[in-house]
Amino acid sequence: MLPNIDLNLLKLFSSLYQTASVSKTAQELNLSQSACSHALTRLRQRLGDELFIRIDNEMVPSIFAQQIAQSVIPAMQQLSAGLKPFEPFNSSKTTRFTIATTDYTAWCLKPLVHYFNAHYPQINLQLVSLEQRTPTEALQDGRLDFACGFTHHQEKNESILEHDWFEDKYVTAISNQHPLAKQKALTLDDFLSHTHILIAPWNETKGVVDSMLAKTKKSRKVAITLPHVLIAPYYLQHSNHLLTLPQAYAVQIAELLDLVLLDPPLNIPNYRVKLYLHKTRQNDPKLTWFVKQFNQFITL
DNA sequence: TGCACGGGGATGAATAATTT
DNA sequence: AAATTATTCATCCCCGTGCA
Repeated sequence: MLPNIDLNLLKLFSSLYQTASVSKTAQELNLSQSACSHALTRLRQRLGDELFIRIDNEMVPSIFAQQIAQSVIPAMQQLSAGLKPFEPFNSSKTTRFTIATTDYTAWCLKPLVHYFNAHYPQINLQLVSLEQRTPTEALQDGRLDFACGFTHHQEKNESILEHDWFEDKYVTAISNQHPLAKQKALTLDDFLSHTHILIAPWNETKGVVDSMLAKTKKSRKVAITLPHVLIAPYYLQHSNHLLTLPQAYAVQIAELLDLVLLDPPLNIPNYRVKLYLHKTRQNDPKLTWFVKQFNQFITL
């Protein structure tokens, strides 16, 4: 157990041992000579030894001071070496960033990944599967650097920091062979009288559409539940199901699969795609560098 | 959460003692 | 005579503690 000693006194000891002068030590530590002498007095009291004896105008260490110097001085050096601030992130060094994504957010990230590849060839982006909505532990211990997910409401997680990327609305897609395909707009009755495909990335039994319907005590019939956004539209071909999905992807896939896109006949909050990181790592130069590039990218 | 309190450290001035 | 260390005194500030 350490004796109750002020670390500043050990700094003084270390300096005095090397300079053998109270005045020089005072200069080194930015203290007045008086304060330095006071401090030496306190250290003498704490350690019960004279420590330094003035001989021929020089502060000569006592035998006890010589003994403790062997541990104290290397320890102080180790401390000051260990207390160095963060080294800034070097983007020309080979570095891997691990980002957890859903299939859909991985699709969204495509331009960002290309941006990084073009500007920072040494950076390796590893996208891995987002196993839970907010993988707090993995973000904290470094298995993940970021998670890219989407949500409809403000997060309440205390330990997670989030960066907004973009916001987008939902559309309802149907096959162009569907009986409703000729209509300009969907009514709520249309919506409720047909079967649906639910996208549940985390094996939920309800989606945002179901919770919005529940607010007016209504429900829809879910015929198929799928874990991924990207494959879901393929299930609309040759079927009479409805699929409510992110507009950004829907408009791209609609032409390829001959789909018709309509506005859902109820209020569905927009989803927001966000980048998540753990608060304990928010000052990690690696992560702050990435966030800076990320912010530059999204303002393009 | 805000507050007063006290301990302890730092400061500057003044001074004594010692060395060079 | 100049430089250096040690000491005393008054004062300021910070921080931990206990209390409301």
